[in-house]
Amino acid sequence: MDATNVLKERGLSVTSSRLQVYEALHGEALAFSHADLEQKFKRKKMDRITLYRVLNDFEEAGLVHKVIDPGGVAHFALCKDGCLHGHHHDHHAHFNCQRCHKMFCLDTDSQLSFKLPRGFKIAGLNTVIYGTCKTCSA
Amino acid sequence: MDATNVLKERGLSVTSSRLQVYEALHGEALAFSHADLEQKFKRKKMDRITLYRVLNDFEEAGLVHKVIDPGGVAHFALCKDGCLHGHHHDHHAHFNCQRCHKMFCLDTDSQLSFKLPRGFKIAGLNTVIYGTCKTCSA
DNA sequence: ACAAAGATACAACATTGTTGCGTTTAACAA
DNA sequence: TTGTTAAACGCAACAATGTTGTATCTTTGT
Repeated sequence: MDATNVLKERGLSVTSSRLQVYEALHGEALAFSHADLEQKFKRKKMDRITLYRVLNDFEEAGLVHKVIDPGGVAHFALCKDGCLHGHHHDHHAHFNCQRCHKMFCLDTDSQLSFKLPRGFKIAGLNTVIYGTCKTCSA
Repeated sequence: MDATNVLKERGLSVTSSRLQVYEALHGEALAFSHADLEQKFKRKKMDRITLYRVLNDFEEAGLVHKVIDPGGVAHFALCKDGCLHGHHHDHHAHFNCQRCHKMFCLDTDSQLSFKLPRGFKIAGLNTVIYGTCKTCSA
């Protein structure tokens, strides 16, 4: 499906900013920070605040998921198709390289098992494994 | 062991700021943000930058561990005794309440199992489960 | 008690993220 | 296609979090 229809399907109006951001994230195995994305857009016109709002809108629409790196910075990646129907079930882990600072989505079957104390209700999960990636370890 | 000796054992010089921060964290099941701690110290004199540096020093010394909430804010809690001997093995999960914003250390046997791609080397882990805590769910 | 090393406090700054508001653009219906 | 309305954009201003440099003060070890 093309970007325009993906946006429409989520009830998002189709604007050039949103198309640009979608295209930037599409097909990537990495989650990008605001700084990363601003860098990507440096030749085109892309307002910093607009970028924040586009990413927030995308997250609320279930189009992207947000993951926080150990430095407290948000990174965004497109959700897999499975998230298309309303609720995030993106509980996959992420790997953040301490050397190149890339944030990898671990699509493999990483899974968390835990005992939550009685009365605690889970809404979601943020898991970041940090270390050195393949390239930086070599 | 008293605070003074804990600091000495880690090779940290004993200062009033460090003792204050240690006492503030001691015996707590919650991880506190800088803002939380500044609030605790509002009657005493505690410089904001000094607090940052004390917490950084504590973390490097393996005395506390840091966990990032979904908003990107760092929270700190004392490590269990097991961490005393040089390397963090604080891979326990944390629970962040979306309503009262408290960060709970889940000392229970929460555990992560995942397959890391070949060549990736793990150094540590940041896991935050978010939702509503017992008090806020009632 | 003294010298050296380390910690503190202040200012200045960097980065990340939010809010308000006037202007522009997209959606939809006539 | 055009006009109306609602939404998105872009700018300015601001807030929170965190870092760096440096002079002063405190701790440590002799």
